[in-house]
Amino acid sequence: MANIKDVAKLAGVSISTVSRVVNNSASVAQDKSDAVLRAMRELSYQPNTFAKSLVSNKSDTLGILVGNLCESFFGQMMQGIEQIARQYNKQLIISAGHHNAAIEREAIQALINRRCDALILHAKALTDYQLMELLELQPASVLINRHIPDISDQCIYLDNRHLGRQITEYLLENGHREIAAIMEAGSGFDCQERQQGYQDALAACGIISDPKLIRQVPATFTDAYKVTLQLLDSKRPFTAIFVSQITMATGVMKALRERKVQVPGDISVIAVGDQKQVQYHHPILSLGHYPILEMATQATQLALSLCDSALEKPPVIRFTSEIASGETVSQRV
Amino acid sequence: MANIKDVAKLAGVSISTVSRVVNNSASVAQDKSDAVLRAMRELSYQPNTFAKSLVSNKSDTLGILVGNLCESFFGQMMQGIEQIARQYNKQLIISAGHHNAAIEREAIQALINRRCDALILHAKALTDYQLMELLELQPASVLINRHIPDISDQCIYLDNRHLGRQITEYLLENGHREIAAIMEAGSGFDCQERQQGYQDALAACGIISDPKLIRQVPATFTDAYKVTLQLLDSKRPFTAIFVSQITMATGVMKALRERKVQVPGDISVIAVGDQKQVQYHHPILSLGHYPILEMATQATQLALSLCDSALEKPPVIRFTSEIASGETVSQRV
DNA sequence: CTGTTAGCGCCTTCAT
DNA sequence: ATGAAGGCGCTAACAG
Repeated sequence: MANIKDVAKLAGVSISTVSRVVNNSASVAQDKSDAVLRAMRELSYQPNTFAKSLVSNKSDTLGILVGNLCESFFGQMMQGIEQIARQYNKQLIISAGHHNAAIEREAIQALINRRCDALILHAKALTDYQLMELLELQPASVLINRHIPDISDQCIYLDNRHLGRQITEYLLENGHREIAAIMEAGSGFDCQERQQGYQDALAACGIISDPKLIRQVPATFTDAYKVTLQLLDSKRPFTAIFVSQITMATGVMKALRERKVQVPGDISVIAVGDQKQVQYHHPILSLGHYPILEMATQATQLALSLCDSALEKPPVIRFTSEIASGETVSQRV
Repeated sequence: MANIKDVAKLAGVSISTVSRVVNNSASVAQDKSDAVLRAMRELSYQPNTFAKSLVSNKSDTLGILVGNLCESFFGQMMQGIEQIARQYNKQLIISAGHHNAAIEREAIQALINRRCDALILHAKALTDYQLMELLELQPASVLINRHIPDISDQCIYLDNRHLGRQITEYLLENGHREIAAIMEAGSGFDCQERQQGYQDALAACGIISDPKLIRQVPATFTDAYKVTLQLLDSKRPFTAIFVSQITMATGVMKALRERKVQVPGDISVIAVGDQKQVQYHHPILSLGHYPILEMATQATQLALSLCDSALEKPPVIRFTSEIASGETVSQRV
């Protein structure tokens, strides 16, 4: 691969002149500029990114951490990031944290070490403190889907408590009073907050939440399936289920189908998740829509503004979820 | 950030010695080594990857091109790559080609320019010739899901014709004789080949394929939905549908549901796709399973062996699809 | 075993 | 407007 020296020689100018026309960093005489351009083309010259980065200490690169590369949620997130990154000519270095603290830490460190211009992180396992410590090394970082009060302006997140309340209110508005909740266990604060919102809404309606109707299980299809059967077997009646995560919701649906429970005729179901993810499902799940794609584009814009002061900080959008009415919630008669 | 010089100074040795202990590239006296290690820790020294790459002309990086970052198919592919890459401590630089030739070309060029150690590419829009031309710049590249005869040993792909035949034979074995085919239009050779396989199988059974039963439409839910309705409205009877792609299959299912056609009672449905993608669907689609995840791990291993001669070239696995029997195909009585 | 030195390819003053 | 020279941080001979 030709380097700047080769170009300079072929064009009959100095290295500096080549650098100037490549980067457009200073005016160069027309004829020399032409000669350089010609030489570049001839040698199909491509500046060496390493050398460039070594000098500038930047890399035109965004470091991304997601939970994994194959879940639809993270797919949406990456797509949102890619949309913006393309506009700014940034490459994406993407790692997966697998919801494991050690892996997350290592990945973030590697990203920092590569001098990514900015970081966009979905870290679930690391503690607030650990994250903050890491971020000191690269202040141009934004956390997505997580809120750490001390670095609030680097966080793009959704109010999970509000989300929980919203979903529950929707059910209440539809006349449901006995609402079961199947929540993801051990997933940090997210679901605790959603559950909190659920209880807020019930309380506001003068309903005392019944512990028998609240179940916490790992976020898997099978666990959700089983717990739903248990719920049906318990004597406690209910007319609706609030599921905190979408994969779980499919397990719930399976259990209901097996027991010949009509949805939404007998029992209504609503879950948290991304609308695009369920558009081809049958029946189409009603959702508290989680706007992860929009959050990701927002996060990217924020990250970009953090590493390039020329860029304007995007207006802080308060993300709120919206109910995406599908086919699984009906009016209680 | 501390550099090698700082460490050397603090440890009271030369930078070469530091380099030696960092890279374990030559033996160093115990005491000096200890001193260096201590200094490194103290300064939390991280070698500058750019400088390193500038010298070595390698980057510990794999360049990936996928169609987009959010489709399940590509998610599986990325996950397979990541699994292997992690083992070899390679970071992933991931771009999306959006099935557009210009974007694909640009992305590949950027990846090459970044001196990725190897490339794993899912390029759909570029021509064979264009691809081969690009790959001359980086011979450690592998093409996934595509076969270019001239560089056959850099290609990991599935025999689509065989896949088409296999699926059709499965239907034939189940007693179906009138089999409709809804194929993705304009997607390069993939579906032409699948369709070819479909016709092979019919021919082998002495059945003349009826053009009225073969439809080519864009690979969308809606197009598949519409064409299914048309098919039902046409006078031509049939007992099974072969769908060349999974999103289309969901559209097909919707149309059948609307028309109260029992699946598989009245009509059987089978599609091409990844098994994991449909495991939570209802009913679970029968599939000609496309083992993209395994193909991706294989491709990664191949790519790695291409850029590091110390690594053994993985045995060439001929990928073949398998029928994943779901709930949408039944014996024709 | 260890230190010195010459680049890797590029950008950026600093003179001219 | 242009060229020379120093340096970004590191590795790899080469001497000792």
